[in-house]
Amino acid sequence: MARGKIQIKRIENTTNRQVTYSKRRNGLFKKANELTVLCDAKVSIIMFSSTGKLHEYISPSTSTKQFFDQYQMTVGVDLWSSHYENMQENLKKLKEVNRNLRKEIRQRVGDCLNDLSMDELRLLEQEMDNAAKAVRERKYKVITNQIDTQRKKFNNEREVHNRLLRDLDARAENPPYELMDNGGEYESVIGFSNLGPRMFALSLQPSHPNVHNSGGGAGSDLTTYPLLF
Amino acid sequence: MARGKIQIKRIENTTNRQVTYSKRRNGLFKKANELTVLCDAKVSIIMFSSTGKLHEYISPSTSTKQFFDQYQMTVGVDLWSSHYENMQENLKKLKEVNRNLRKEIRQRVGDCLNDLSMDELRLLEQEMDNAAKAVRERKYKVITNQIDTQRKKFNNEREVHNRLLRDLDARAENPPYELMDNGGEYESVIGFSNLGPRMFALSLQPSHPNVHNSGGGAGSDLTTYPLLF
DNA sequence: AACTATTTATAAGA
DNA sequence: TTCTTATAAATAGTT
Repeated sequence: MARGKIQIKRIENTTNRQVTYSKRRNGLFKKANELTVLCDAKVSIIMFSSTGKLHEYISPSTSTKQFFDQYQMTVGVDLWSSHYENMQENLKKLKEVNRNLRKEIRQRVGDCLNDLSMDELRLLEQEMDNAAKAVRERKYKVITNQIDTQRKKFNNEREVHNRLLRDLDARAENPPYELMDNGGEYESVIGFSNLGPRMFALSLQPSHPNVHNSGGGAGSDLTTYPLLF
Repeated sequence: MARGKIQIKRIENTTNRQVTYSKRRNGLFKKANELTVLCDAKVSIIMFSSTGKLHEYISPSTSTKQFFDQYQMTVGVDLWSSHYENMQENLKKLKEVNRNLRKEIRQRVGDCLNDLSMDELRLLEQEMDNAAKAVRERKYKVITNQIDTQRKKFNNEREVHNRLLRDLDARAENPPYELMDNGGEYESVIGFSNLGPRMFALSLQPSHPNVHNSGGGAGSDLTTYPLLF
């Protein structure tokens, strides 16, 4: 439309074609926008270039979705229906998959074995054995970890306890002046405080410091402390 | 754009507005078509006038539906979803259920045991043992059935075979006239046919008619028939 | 709907 | 891509 008239037919030169596409696209969108403003209309333009690129114009205060909806309402054709069917199909397939998964689980639990062939049974049995082994190993590992944690915890607490006892013991052997310098009526009390800690220090030594908890029946996990007096 | 410049703002005069809408709409569609041809593009224009009237341009060899589909594909947004939230919800739930089922199967195969608690592991182990037992029982039953069927089949065939032998034997003892009335040179042949059947009838008796196949090592499942001559 | 003066779009070139 | 510009095309206002 300038510098010479052109024929309205496909531009063979790729570069030219793309340049023209870009220019005219802008022109089209500008016109669309003018139309929107001047005539209070709503316009939607969607275009795909020959290379598949998408460009879109849409009047302000609208959305493509609204356009689609209004279009369908006006034309009276439900363009969604095919998608609906697609979804339905999808749903059906998923349900089928689901059914099969459930069946497999039932077989792995020992039900519904009747329609399995000999070979399938053999395979299933082997898998089951392997799985059971894996579960047992895992269980063993968990138990081991638990025991280990417990032991560490206990050892720690015993350590703290022993330190406290030692401190108390030392203090009893070097009593502060106030306690030593009191009336006879307090003698027995001092005597007790002189004996008590040592007694506890002895009585609270674990009877089997390095016992490995063998997890017997109803027994406690804790090392026992027999009373020594 | 002619006979005077205009401001790009809403035309208040209704008639003018409608006239302009009509004129510019044609212009827009013409431009769209030129673009389609010149640049080998695909264009869709949908517009609603201020009175709600719909007008649409679409490049030849396309459909609005195709545009919708391609648009969504390209933009990557599912404009249908709001229409089918229920279904989508359903689909999502099914997928979730599916995921869980797969996980359960994986656990029953011995994978993914790490996020199971001790109690869960114990339960799983017990279930697995029960299941394995069920599978073994089922396998045993299938084997028993197969053996049984085989034996019945074999017994049946032996029966038929024996009957055939008896028939042949009987015929040989009462030979038809033609065979008895021939030259000496055929004597030996007749004699053989007189002896053979009986011999086979004896030699093919099973040596242990009621053997229970104990399935030892590389042994055959079939009862053996020692040659008796 | 047709006309036409004028504006706008744009093809080709830089 | 953007700018330039000669020219084609579109169109506002009128009939």
